[in-house]
Amino acid sequence: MSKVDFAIGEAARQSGVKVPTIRYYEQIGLLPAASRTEGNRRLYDRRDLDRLAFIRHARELGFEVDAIRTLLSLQDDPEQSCAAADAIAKARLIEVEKRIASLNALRDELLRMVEECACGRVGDCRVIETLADATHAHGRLAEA
Amino acid sequence: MSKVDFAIGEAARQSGVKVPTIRYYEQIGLLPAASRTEGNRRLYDRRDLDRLAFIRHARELGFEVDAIRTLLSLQDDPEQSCAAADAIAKARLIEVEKRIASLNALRDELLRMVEECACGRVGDCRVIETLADATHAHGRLAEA
DNA sequence: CTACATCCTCTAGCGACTAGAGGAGCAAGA
DNA sequence: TCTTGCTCCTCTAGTCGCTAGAGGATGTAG
Repeated sequence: MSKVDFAIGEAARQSGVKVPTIRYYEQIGLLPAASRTEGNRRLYDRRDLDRLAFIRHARELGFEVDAIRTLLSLQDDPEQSCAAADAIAKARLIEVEKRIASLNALRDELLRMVEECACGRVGDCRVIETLADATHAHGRLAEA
Repeated sequence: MSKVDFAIGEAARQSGVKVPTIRYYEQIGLLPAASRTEGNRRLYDRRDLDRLAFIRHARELGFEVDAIRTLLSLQDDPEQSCAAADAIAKARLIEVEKRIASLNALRDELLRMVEECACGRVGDCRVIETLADATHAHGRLAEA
């Protein structure tokens, strides 16, 4: 029972997290179960909004829910060493850099495809031809 | 009934697409239903392998299954204009470029976070602090 | 004949939501 | 007071592109 409380819709507006997503976060335990009104509606206070904003920002940076769970528990205990937080962020950074590298390779190949496409018959199409060309190492698939 | 036929495991080895994935592709209609032996085992010929390689390559480039469906149907009709294929590839290129741009922004923010982290107490941690900082526009979430 | 590999179908699970059904609560105007 | 219309509730199922596993049939080598 805090001084200022918000309904879920207002919390969504202020945090930038959608209503069903907030409920989902509660369900998976990323948010503590909200207090309720007599009419069973969820109530959120400033602290909840901060937590939601934290989650949203972390998700924007691509942290997985499990990582966010850890980061949140670290945040709740400011005397702890932040080595764990640092490790999580560094791991994410490495992931992102790998991803960028592989997307750059992708971009180059796509660029070659569309540049060489004279846009005539499919039979002469470089796009189709490139895709059909099997002279590629068996690498793993691009995720997105 | 083609001259040379392969079992699904062999097809998987040659195409670089895993066995359950091949069955999955058949199920969703990306591959035509394979012919069968008397004992109900799937049989694949050269053409099927080519198709599988095509799909694999397209997936590596991040094309969605629906786009691949279109690309395959274009490939099957070489007299058609390849404008559609070109459009699909160009759309994908634009997606990839957007993705790279947003990942670069991500990388910069992550880099700043980990560089400024003195790795002391969580209370002073830049990683946690940056995440908690709500001075961010409400953009949409990063997908990976 | 017996291992053992490979194959079959079917169902369920992954992550992080999103969509929709079906119903209840609540504030404001007529 | 009633009614309109918005917000809220729970619950289930769907998204995408697979992947994992159960439980059983078939094929092959020794």
